[in-house]
Amino acid sequence: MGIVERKERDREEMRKLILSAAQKLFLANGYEKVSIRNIADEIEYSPATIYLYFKDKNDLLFALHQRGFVQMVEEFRPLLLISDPFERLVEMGRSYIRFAVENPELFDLMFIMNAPMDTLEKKDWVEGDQAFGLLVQVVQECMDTGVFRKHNVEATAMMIWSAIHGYTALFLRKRLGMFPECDRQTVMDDGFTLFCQTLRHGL
Amino acid sequence: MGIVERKERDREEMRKLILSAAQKLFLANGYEKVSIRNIADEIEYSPATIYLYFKDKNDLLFALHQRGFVQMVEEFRPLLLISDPFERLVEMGRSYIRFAVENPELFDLMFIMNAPMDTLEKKDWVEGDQAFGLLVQVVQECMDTGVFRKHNVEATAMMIWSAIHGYTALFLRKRLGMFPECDRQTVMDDGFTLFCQTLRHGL
DNA sequence: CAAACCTACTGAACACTGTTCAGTAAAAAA
DNA sequence: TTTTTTACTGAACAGTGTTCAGTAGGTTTG
Repeated sequence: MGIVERKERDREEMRKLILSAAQKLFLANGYEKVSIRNIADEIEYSPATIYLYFKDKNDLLFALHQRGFVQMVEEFRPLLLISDPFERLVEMGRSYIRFAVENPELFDLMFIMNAPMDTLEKKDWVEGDQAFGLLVQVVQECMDTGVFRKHNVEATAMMIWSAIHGYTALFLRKRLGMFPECDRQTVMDDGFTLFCQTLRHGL
Repeated sequence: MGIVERKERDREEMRKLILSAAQKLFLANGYEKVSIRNIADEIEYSPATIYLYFKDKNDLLFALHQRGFVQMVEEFRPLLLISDPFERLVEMGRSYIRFAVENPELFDLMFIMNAPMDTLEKKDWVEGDQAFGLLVQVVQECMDTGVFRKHNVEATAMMIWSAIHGYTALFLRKRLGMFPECDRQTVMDDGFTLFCQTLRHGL
């Protein structure tokens, strides 16, 4: 009796169809300018149909948010091969910033927007945990190999994440108006380099 | 002929009335849940009236955003009396975080939300420039007195701002789910302390 | 003082939004 | 073949930001 299995497959495919259409529209026009009706039009179904596959708009956004993490982990995977832990840490930071610049809408959804986190609320944030785990691990190695002094690992990881995230958050939300437009990305890169130096020798 | 002056005063007062009502509602319910109609109801005028005083909703949000900066500068003023530049820098950072935690909605509007920056676009961001200027100044003093090595001042100031901003941005947008709720603020404070140490001696 | 003008304001509308639900046609099970 | 289940939709609801013709009342002019 393969019917229920086929139905399940169909259902999963419909979810993917919706998500792909949504992603396409979101990345093209920004999250604020895409409505459920737009997505429905794109896949040539009624708006109500989308609600058979997603609880509400936030649920849909959360699914895209998860996709974003899959993509990000994919891009980070090669970095895990770098043997020197500090060098690996630096490259992870650089990739974080690059990911934000190259996929601004997706990054926004993953780390800045409120919407996807509202669906979570109580439950815990598996993707976040995993990604943060990667960072904690590399920081731990830096301490083990004597690159960093021994501190609370999680607090240290948190400090590094925040420092790097700060650039991206200010950049994406247009708070770098004090720098000429053309310089903004350079400012971020230079700032990051300076931060890496500071980690090793202080300011 | 004081009539035109009185009209001007009336007009200014109406703007204040609208802004105060808006601020009250926004701080109570969050920006996403307050509509122009809600604000109009609060001041017992028609919604259309608000458009005689503000171009659109973003314009109104931008006015509140400016108010936020006035309030923030007010809270920062006493810190400028601290003579030791590094100590002053540390206290400024601590105040930034405190301001974010104590006025989450306002801080969000000032440093995270898209809406108020959309009205700016071309023009430059005076409030941001000023606030950043304060930071640049204290960093410069830290370099002059030999607390920091000499680097590009603006890049250094930017690095420090980003590092501190990162905590607030992740905290306010609920990306600290990997820590138990009760610890989140401690994590921020400990992280900040660690960052200050790192600035002086490296990690 | 009366007539003209101007200004502040409003009701109603427009084109949207997310979301729900009764109803329908087709597929699956009996 | 009949019954049941499933997938889908049109239409509606209650809300949003925004615009605009129309009006009442204060201000200026003849």
